[in-house]
Amino acid sequence: MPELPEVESARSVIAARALDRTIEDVDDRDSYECRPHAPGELRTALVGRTLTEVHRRGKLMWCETSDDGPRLAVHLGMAGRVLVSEASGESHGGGDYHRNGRAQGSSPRKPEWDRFTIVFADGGRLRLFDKRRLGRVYLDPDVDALGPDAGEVRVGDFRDIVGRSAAPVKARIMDQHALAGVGNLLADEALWQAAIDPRRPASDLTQDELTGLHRALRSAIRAAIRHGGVHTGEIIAHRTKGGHCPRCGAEMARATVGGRTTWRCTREQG
DNA sequence: AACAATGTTCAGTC
DNA sequence: GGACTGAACATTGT
Repeated sequence: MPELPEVESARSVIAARALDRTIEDVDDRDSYECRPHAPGELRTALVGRTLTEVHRRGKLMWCETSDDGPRLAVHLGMAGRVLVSEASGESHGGGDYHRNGRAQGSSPRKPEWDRFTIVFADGGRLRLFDKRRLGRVYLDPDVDALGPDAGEVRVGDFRDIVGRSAAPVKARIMDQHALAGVGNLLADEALWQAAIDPRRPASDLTQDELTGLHRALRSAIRAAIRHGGVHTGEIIAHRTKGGHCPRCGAEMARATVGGRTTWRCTREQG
């Protein structure tokens, strides 16, 4: 997915363009994307209302709805994008999380990749466009199951939360119950920026290292939001066999940490 | 054709 | 209860 920065971009598009428009119709027929709801349930819950506010915590975003309606949760999964269009057909949002925006040779946009659509009375639409189909739209999310947002957590809380666990530090910062919003690429980027071995037990880190990791993470999140996504991180292009650390030139090494492919600089990160 | 992929979740095990 | 592994989920791209 889209990680925290991509979700924040999607949230801001909704905030700017999708609020206060009357919902005329909803296509919720994709029963996997709309799990656990049956087809028609989301439609019934939403038609006639408006989205009044949009919020985000980590990678989860949700909208408040008018007339005391339910909260509409949207999770982008591995490849989801939110697109909001105007009555004119002009479209906003998106972002291609694969291929650095390069054009792919085949099928840039199949209609069936629109997994969920809200049709506004003015003719515009809000669509969840999701090639991988691991995104999700559902009602009344359990927001409190998530830890504090990784972009907003204060350094003291961050040190407490991360330093408390004996899990590898990368697994710990990616645990959405502990800290919300950090995905695989953001974790590799922040750990590389902070020069910390992702395999080290989080509880072995010094207070200074935790402070440095907190700073690196916030900086990586801000940079990614500014530049259009986590794939713009400085280390991301070097996460490949034969890759070298752009800071010291040492080889990058691949491992599995917390069940995810992990790349680190062999000199600066162990 | 096999494998990896920026996501979550759940079962089994130590 | 924690933490790890592996699988599953659905699909695309290499």
